[in-house]
Amino acid sequence: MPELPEVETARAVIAEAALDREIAAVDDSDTWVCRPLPPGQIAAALVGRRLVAANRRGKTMWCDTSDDGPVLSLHLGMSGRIVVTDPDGHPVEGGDPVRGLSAVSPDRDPVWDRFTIEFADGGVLRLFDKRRLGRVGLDPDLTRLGPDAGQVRASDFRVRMSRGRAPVKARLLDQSVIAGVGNLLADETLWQARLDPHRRVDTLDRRDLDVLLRALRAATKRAIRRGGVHTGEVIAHRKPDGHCPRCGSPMARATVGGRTTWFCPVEQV
DNA sequence: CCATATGTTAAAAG
DNA sequence: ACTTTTAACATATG
Repeated sequence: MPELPEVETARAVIAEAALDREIAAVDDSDTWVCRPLPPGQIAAALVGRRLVAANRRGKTMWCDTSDDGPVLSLHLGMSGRIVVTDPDGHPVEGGDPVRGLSAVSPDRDPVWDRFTIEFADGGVLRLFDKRRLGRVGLDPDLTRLGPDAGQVRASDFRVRMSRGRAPVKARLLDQSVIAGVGNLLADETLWQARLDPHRRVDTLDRRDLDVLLRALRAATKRAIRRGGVHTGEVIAHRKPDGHCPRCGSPMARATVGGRTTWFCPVEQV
């Protein structure tokens, strides 16, 4: 489920529940998720230290470590979640208040744990990721990430968004332009802004770009507050026979930016 | 078996 | 050379 809002929730969970706890052991044996580092390298870097801060830009998280240790980077990929447990093994859930993982969820099956930190107090932090597209590493390179979608300034947004002639949705999804927007948040934002996902960025005027940024900020804040991008107004209508929740027109499906795209062909122009 | 999936990125195409 | 699109990645699910 991870787009910017879900990642922010995961970051907040780490910040509130995983900091300043001594790390006793680390399982970094999944060489796909932890590539290209060899097994044991992340463990060697973390054991004996503590996480001291949890940061995020777009969908990338990183944690500073004590004693001038290296930075731990975490990316949830397409299906990753962060679970932190207290010393009694009880999960400290942030995240989706409606559909959050529960202690008895089948999603708890450890076969899908791709990376685990065991704290000296008995609790753990783990990356749970069925699809295995998440990534864990050390000292991440953030230079190829644009400014966070929730913090980018209007003037910067306009310049970055309007360069070139890609479809506006493809540009929203480009993490080097704006970091954090995924497929669902892009559809929600464009629907709120009443912009056709196909619109080439060079056809957007300043008014369009300001409307788009307002929609992006609102959709992002709302998704964080309500527990995820799937709580967006139009998301439930992204399906065959779905209808625009504003005007009732049948939703249209297309591929834009390489991703399945749903939009209202009447209102989004 | 086929299609689809909330992400990233190397390779190909333009 | 730079920008944009496609394909592939690993895995689960309908």
